[in-house]
Amino acid sequence: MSLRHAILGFLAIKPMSGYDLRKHMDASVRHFWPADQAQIYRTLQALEAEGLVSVEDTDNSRQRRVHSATPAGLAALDDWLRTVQPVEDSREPFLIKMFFGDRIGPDGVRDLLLARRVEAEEMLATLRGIAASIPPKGDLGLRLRRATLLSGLRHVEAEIQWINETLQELD
Amino acid sequence: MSLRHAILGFLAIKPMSGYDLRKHMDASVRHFWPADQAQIYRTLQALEAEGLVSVEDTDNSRQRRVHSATPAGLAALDDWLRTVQPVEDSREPFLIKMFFGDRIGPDGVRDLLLARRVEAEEMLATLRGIAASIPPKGDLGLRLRRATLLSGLRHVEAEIQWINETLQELD
DNA sequence: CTGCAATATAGGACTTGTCATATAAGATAA
DNA sequence: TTATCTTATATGACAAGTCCTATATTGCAG
Repeated sequence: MSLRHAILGFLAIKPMSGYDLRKHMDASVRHFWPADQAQIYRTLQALEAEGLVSVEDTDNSRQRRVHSATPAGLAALDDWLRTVQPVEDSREPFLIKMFFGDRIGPDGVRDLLLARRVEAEEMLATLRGIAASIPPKGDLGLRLRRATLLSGLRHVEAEIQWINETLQELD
Repeated sequence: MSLRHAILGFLAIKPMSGYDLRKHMDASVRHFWPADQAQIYRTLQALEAEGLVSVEDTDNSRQRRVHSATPAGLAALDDWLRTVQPVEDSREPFLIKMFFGDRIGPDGVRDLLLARRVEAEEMLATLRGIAASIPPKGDLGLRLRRATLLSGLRHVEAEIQWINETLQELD
């Protein structure tokens, strides 16, 4: 039920088409909420049917549907934002491989860990790059957006630390 | 596609009923792969249909279906274990709330962070408890199972660190 | 002016997982 | 003995998301 609210959040900033939404989400929240194009459009339709979003058709003769959050939509967004929810449980296929790793022996496991470290380090570089481009000061919104990036960063760092720990454990 | 392999992994250790499977998974991999009962039974059916699992009906007149991994099942498991897969992308509803946190102001955001820290600290205590009960040495299998726990631990620690960082940022 | 990339929306088929509920047998405690 | 708990399996309805494909327009480069 988060995509609905992510969409409402973006539309609260400014009205947009589904296409714009996809671009914006891809550029800013993809690392903690990857959004599928088809899913965005379908959610937009549902939101419209519920009266949480209104649509202004045809932006100067182009086939383009600009969506805005209605007052009801903003209220629903803020309610959701304020609601404390239990921590969602994560699914980590990689840990399943580790759990049964004895079947492929220490060398097999080491291969998996090394490959994962490469990916984690790429992610680290990417996130650090983006983080560096955000000014450390600013208003609440900007500082919180920076914080979501930092969260990704901290977790990737933890992942690399754990990989190194586990590699040592393997010897 | 991980539940199938988790199931094969458990059946490779010893033949089990769906019921046992659920119990075992709940006790060992739940923190990185929570498994739904209905899903376990349906996956077992699919696995059986594909010949990756065989079933021995009626264990002494009880209505109980004991499943074993077939040679094909073990081969499929090991193939999967050895396959390097791209890092799965995570979904973090909480970060969406942070991203749009300016709508509920610093106090609203602080409430969310504090509530989350409570949950994270409970998780930390739980994982530490389990980790303490596992001997630090042992064979590869045991050390890897311990490592999956350590992974959870490292990430929860990182989460708490980030929460504290972000709370400071709020002032 | 033609072909190609980008803009823009949408639906079908499918997968994975969730939640609720049904069913039935054996074990145990009041 | 009756009620209840645990063991044990299964299905229906649904939600969320993925992947693929279709369609149409606009703008730009060759």
